[in-house]
Amino acid sequence: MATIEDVAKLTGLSRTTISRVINNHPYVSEEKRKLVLEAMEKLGYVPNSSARSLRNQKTSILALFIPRITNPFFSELVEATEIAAAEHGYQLIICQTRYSPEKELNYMNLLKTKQVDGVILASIQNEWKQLKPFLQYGPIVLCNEFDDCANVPTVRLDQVYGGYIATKHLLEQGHTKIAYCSGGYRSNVAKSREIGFKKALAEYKLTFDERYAFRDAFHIADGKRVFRQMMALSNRPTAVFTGSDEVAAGIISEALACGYRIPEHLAVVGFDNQAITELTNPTITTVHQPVKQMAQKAVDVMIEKIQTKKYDVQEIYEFPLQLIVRASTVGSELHQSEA
Amino acid sequence: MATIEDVAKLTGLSRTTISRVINNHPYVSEEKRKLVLEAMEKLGYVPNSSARSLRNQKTSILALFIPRITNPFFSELVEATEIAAAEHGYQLIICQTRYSPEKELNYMNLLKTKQVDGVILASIQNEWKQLKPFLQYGPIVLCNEFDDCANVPTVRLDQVYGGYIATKHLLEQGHTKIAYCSGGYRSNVAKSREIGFKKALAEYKLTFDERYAFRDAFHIADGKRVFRQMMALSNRPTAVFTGSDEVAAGIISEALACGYRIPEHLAVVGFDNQAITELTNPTITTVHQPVKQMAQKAVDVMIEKIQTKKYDVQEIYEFPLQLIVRASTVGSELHQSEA
DNA sequence: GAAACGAATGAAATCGTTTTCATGTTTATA
DNA sequence: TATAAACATGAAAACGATTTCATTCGTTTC
Repeated sequence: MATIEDVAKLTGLSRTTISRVINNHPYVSEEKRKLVLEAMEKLGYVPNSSARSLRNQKTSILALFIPRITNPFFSELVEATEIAAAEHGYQLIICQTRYSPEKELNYMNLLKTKQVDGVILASIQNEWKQLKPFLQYGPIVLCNEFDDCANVPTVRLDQVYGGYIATKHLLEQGHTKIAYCSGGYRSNVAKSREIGFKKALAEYKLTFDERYAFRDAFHIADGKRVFRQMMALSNRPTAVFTGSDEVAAGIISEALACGYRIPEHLAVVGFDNQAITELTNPTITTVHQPVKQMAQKAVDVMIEKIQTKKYDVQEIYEFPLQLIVRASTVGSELHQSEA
Repeated sequence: MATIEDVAKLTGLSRTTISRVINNHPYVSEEKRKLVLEAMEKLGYVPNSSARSLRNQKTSILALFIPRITNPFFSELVEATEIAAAEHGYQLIICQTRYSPEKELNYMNLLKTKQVDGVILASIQNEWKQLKPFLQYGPIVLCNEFDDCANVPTVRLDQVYGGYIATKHLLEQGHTKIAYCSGGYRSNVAKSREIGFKKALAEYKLTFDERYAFRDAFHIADGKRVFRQMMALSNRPTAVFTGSDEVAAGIISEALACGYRIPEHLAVVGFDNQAITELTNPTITTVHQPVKQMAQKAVDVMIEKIQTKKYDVQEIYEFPLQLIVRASTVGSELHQSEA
């Protein structure tokens, strides 16, 4: 492998001058610049990134923390983040915490060992006080997930509003017995949606019924299970709010398989506006999350923090959520367009 | 940030000894070892990975090339690859080529600049002769996608067989007018499936009808479009082979929306055995691909190549495909179990 | 009791860049 | 025309680790 020294030798110039050419610094004569470029071409020279990283104290790599990538919401987030990072000349390392606090802390060492320039947390498995000490090693940006205690930039969506509009929509259809599904107790995203859910209920003078709450629903299979659990209740709900389209699809699938009709017997609202919402029959009413914009903003903010080196500032960037009404909640009437 | 020098100063020892402790080298007295570990703890010292990479000529990072991660097949591949890499102490950089040869070549420079120790290609956008020169900079392992010209380790599935069993299944149901769907002309995966498709037809003395071929179907929306195109044909097919469950789901969804019945009016077979195959009604007959095993093997082979430094050996590791019969091809009869 | 060996440690070179500082050469300015 | 300013270049230090080679000391071995 050719090094800068080889280029220097071949051209008869110093390493300094070669470096100047590489980095487009001024004060290199046009003649020498040509010479250097030719030599680099001839030797197939390309700068070694480890050496650059060491010298520049910067790797041009970001880490993105997610629980698991096969959740389509996170796939979409990763896709958008990778594209945004690439536009800024950054590479993206994927860290799947698999909902494990230990794995999360372990991946955090990427920041401490300077293997990455910054960490974007799209999910959080530890208390913030466990994570906070890592801030001394580099920037952390929260994206999607959030924590009020965290004194770092946060790009988020108004999940309280999301839970609210979805639930209000069900209430407006005349439902009073509404079940609640979410994925995980730890996530503030889930907690916020629950607050919005309760807020909507309260406006209709209804109280939250714990027997209608299912907080361990992540996948399609969980949706199927939840449906069976709901139907086993003495006072069955007539509608259900879910934290993901996958769970909603699972519920619908199981309901149809059991001979129920959607939304007549059970109205279902999903979350995320994934592709499957248009696939199932009936199609799924859901809440659209502007994932691309969120990811793009998170990367932009991250780059800025890397440059300014001020990591411990709590800035909140919030994007709007939007209810998409489809057939799983409103029967055969005409649906609202998707905007 | 504390460096090894700081630890040396605090303990009154040399950098050499500290390094020995870090790397578990012999010839360090237990007394000094304790001393060093305490000092490292006290200073919060952790080795700088750029410095290590430079000195050791090794980054402990792998790059995984995929077209886009939101394709569930690739999500699954990334998930499994990341887990396998982590088990070996490697990080994973995601490279989405977005079907662009230029982007692919650009990402290839990660190998040349030594930012990664190896590249796993799960999709190929260039001719092998474009890629081959990068072999001098580090190992390339093919995983899922393949190329007969490529003199590198290849972990693959028998796609000819996959196309064959899926098609044969349709033929066995009595179909003679079978349409063919795939994603992309460039992929050898798609080409192989087509060979298997034709082979099955040939066994039944049928010939391939180009009017039944749709080679630009990737997403759900493409499936919907393809269905409409098929129905516009003068001599409509009664069955269709697709290269992905998403496309199959799109076809089924559109068919149902247009008032057709599956499989009575159209039998549909998908590929990948994604979660949606169990969601749609009818459920989708498909071909299961052992993605986890494939990813695991690819990482294992990669690690071995990194160690042995012999990159240009063509070794082929092949995993079996399996037909999963569901309702989209066999009506209401009892289905074969999933094994 | 000298030679040989193994254990424990450190000085300095090395990995491949970038940057600081110094120096020499032009060109512009008063 | 002296002099400041701009341009062009290079030597050497720095980034933070690991490794090679010496060196010292204690223990066997014959």
